[in-house]
Amino acid sequence: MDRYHAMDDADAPEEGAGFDDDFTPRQAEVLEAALGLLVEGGERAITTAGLARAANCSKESLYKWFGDRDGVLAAMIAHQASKVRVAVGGPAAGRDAGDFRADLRSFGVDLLTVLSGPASLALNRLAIGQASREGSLLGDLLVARGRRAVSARAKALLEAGRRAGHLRFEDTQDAFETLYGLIVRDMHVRLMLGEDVPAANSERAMAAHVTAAIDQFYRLHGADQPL
Amino acid sequence: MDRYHAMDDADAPEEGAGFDDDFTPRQAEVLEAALGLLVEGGERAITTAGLARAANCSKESLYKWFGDRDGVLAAMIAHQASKVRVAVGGPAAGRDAGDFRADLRSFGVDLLTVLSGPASLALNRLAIGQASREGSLLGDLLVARGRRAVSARAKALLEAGRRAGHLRFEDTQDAFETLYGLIVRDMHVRLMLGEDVPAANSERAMAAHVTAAIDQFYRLHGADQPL
DNA sequence: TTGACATCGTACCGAACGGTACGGTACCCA
DNA sequence: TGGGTACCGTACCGTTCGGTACGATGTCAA
Repeated sequence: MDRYHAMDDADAPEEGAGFDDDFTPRQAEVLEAALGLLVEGGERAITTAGLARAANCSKESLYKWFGDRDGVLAAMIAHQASKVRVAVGGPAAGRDAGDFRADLRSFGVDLLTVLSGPASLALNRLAIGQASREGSLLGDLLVARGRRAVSARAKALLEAGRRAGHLRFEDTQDAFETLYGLIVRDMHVRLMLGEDVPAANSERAMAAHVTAAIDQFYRLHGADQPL
Repeated sequence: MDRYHAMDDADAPEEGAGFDDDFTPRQAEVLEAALGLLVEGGERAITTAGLARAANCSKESLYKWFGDRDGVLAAMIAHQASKVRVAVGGPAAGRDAGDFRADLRSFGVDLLTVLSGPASLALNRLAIGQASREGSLLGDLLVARGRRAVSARAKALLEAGRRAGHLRFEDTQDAFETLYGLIVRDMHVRLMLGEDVPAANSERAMAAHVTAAIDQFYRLHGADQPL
């Protein structure tokens, strides 16, 4: 299974630190099987009978553990999001300008790697497909659990850069969103639409694009730029 | 039936009035009703019986016109995309810098207005949801028909700006994607996830954000910027 | 008038799916 | 040893939905 290398939500213990403690190992196995079905065949591929067969469990257990089919979908997102954490780069104290820029590039490549991964794409497609249905909080759940982590790591990085005198900006959130836009552009949507996006295919192409995007970001927020 | 996924857009849109190339007025009516169902209830709301009832037509006619249910979905996208013929603003040679910047802002506001519209969101959700299914070209169709128009208008605008000496860039496509990223950021995905995006809510907030984004774009590609 | 044609409304069918119930089995603890 | 618990596999049920068939209605042209 390709699992994301993830981004650690360094400090956000606020919103209930509910991690995968919520699921027993057996349940986590079932959710992994469900993810496999989702990645391969989309939401319609997750039927209660099909999941039970794929995971070698009984339908009765599915309903006992997750309530109903929607509960399975929500649990999938919660479970996957709980795995999204990664060791943030080193403490990064006293790093020079080149090191910091490399940190930013590393973040960008990680970001694109995650977004273009099949599991991430499948889960985002799932949440988007459910967004139209009333009262489905899958989208909120995905945003809260997954995106929050990325945002936290990025903002910590940006503020570290500002403290170290590498960057200059007023609003951290706004700077992050600018960085996100420069890196991701509309790649995410195109990937979700099933399009082939060259800049997200190879590691090399991704690195090249991210380097250019970081250069652009420095032209907007580098400390050495004229006001 | 195979008459919908004609992706052969030869980019020869000699358009006059809005026309629904491939569909009779009655069929267009039905597709409008289908769009209504889609916007309100998502893909699951489009059932053959439900659509027949909503459009006051018979199921038999649906199958005769569109082949099967997937044909209806494809026809919806083709039909909607055919209405997206954007009136590209006149070349407007001889405009000064302020006018051109206003043109860019106008493009940005139009872009966000379209992307945040309920019909656009519903169709994009539909295409993304179908992207996982094998052999569905809805995504390609949406990209080819809808995005092409936006891209064409933007690139024409950018090149006009370069000719007039307002902008400086090498690759038009790359400049457009940068502009797109600065304006849209990840708003599109968040909107599709059902999140509330303040910057896309009111006309005023949209205009404010677009103005800032255009300013950023000028810092990257304005002709008066230092190299 | 008559007949060809297109469309509507309804009825029908088979398959798939969500959800429930039941018997069988392994494990744990007294 | 025996009872309790958790789980599996399968069978079952009611509903929904895609797709088809058929009779009824309206229109147009000869």
